Amino acid sequence: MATLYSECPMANARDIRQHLESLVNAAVRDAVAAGDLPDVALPEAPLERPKDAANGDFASTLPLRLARAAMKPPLEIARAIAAHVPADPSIDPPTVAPPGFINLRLSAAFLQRQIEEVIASGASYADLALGRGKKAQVEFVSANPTGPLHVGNGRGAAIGDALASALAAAGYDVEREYYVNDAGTQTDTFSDTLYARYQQLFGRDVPIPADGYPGEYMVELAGEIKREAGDTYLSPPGEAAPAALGQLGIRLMVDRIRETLGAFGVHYDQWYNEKSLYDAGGAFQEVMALLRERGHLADREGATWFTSSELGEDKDNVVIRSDGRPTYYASDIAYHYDKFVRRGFSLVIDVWGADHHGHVSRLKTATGAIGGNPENLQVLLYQLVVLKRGGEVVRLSKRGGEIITLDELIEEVGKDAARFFFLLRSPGAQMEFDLDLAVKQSSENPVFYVQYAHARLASMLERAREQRLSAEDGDVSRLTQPQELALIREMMRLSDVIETVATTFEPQHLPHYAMSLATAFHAFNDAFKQQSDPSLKVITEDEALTKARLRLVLAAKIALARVLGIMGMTAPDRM
RNA sequence: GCCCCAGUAGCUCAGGGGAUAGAGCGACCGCCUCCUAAGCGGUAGGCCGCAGGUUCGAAUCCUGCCUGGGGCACCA
Repeated sequence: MATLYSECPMANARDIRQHLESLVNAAVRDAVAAGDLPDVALPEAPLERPKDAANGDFASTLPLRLARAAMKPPLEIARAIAAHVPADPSIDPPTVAPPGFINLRLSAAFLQRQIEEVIASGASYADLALGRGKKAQVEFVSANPTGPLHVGNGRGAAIGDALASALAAAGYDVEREYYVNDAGTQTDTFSDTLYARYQQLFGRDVPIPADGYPGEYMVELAGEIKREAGDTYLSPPGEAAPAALGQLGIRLMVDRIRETLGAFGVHYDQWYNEKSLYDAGGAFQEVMALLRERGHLADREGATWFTSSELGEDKDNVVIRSDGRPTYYASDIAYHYDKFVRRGFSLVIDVWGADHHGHVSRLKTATGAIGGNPENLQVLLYQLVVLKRGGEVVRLSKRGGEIITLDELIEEVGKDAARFFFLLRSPGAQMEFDLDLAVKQSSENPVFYVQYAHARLASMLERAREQRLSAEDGDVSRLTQPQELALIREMMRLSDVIETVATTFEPQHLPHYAMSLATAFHAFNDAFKQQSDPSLKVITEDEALTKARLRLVLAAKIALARVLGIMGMTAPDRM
């Protein structure tokens, strides 16, 4: 089979664009040399992917950009360049279209060869070397362990985990991290609330703190501790809560969060405790000394300030309160010092809820001040989720009345559907999560559409196995139907999608791509099964054609499974 | 007051200088003697928030305004 394609050396989806650009550039040089085109400076004109497949696979807008300088109508320039594009096995002869596009269409031979590329790559299909093994860290969710995760945290989990997977596919050495806020004021409030609930179980009439956590889960947590440890944590009436109780409560909450995320399919490499920043030899002391040394700290009004206004911020910010306790901001500076300087990540992504927006700029400024490169810190903000139930909008709040936990969501709609929906929207857009709709779990749910395509691909291969048909020696040059070639084109886009996600940090391209890949498959499948001509079925009487199609089916399954995997979804063989 | 995000089909949202602006859902019309119809084909539905500007070309970039959300703590 190798000889069949030996005339097609650039047969690789990854660098076809570059190859085609070089063809166009060569054509321009030849056109100039032949006197068909004036010798003017060339503007940047990367090849585009036409929206409409009728316009080919790639298009150059060079003639449009060249028109003014060359003082010629763009269409004329397009013809001149197109005429000089050298013959190449990867493309059909170029065409031109008004007002001045040069359209390039990949050849059937090139497309067919992609099937072999996909199968040869297998599970690593569409992997890129963009990251070149550089260390990247994605920190996400990192919700305070003062309550169960809610639906909004689920959005952060889906985004962060998919982003981490996409970066790994793009060649980064990726670590997933959860930052456990176990040292701040909210932790104290949590402890006080827990102790109040705990005492209530022993008949003491104590209220929970005014700014405490009123949720029922705190009562359950106290009950759990009482069952396990009895009155071990009970101090004499009126005395403060024993520190050990708060620590135990936090530990139990973190366990619960870890379980929830596990059920969501998210697994971390590292659970990083804020507290450890303050250990002997921890990052906090070191970074404060560094800031002091560099003249970024000022003591006034009894507090210690980071003089960020000197570095372009609107104002200075307190890092150590007048009572001696560090602020959250101080923790975060130390934490990012640890990420960049101590651990040496060259790309750090923080996935935060949009309510942390005000914190972004000053953290970047601080990152620069402590020896990190702010450009390598990407803070990805996602808008909070607006829940809708029964047409009614429900705001998410850990302190408010109604909480929909992530556990409940997973229970009701499944982790695959939940993840898909969360990824579907760009992080910056407020999204509406219609619980009634999601709970339906009907065909309206696009996640089934994508997974069903995978199940169908699997069942075709299964059917072929039953009939002792192997895809091993299929000759893909038999595949010339438009639906077959369209499916290959769609498979080829995956590396582009991964590159886009890994460079723009916009995971919504993943589910959108998955849907169009599934659509291309369904069109392929249906085209053949609906027709009366049995030779058009995937599994036909023509054994050679059948084997060729099975090869395509195998490749399509690999591509679809890959994108599902990056999204953290399962790729079912049966539904 | 200042900063950030959003405003695109009835609904939820993609697209973010190029060719007739897309998808899903909803509506309407077709398609299973079946390799899963959880599917496919088709129709209807848009001054891309408003007004200027830049450009050969603007939903996309710039300016201003309107609307919704978020932020501007010795909270996190």
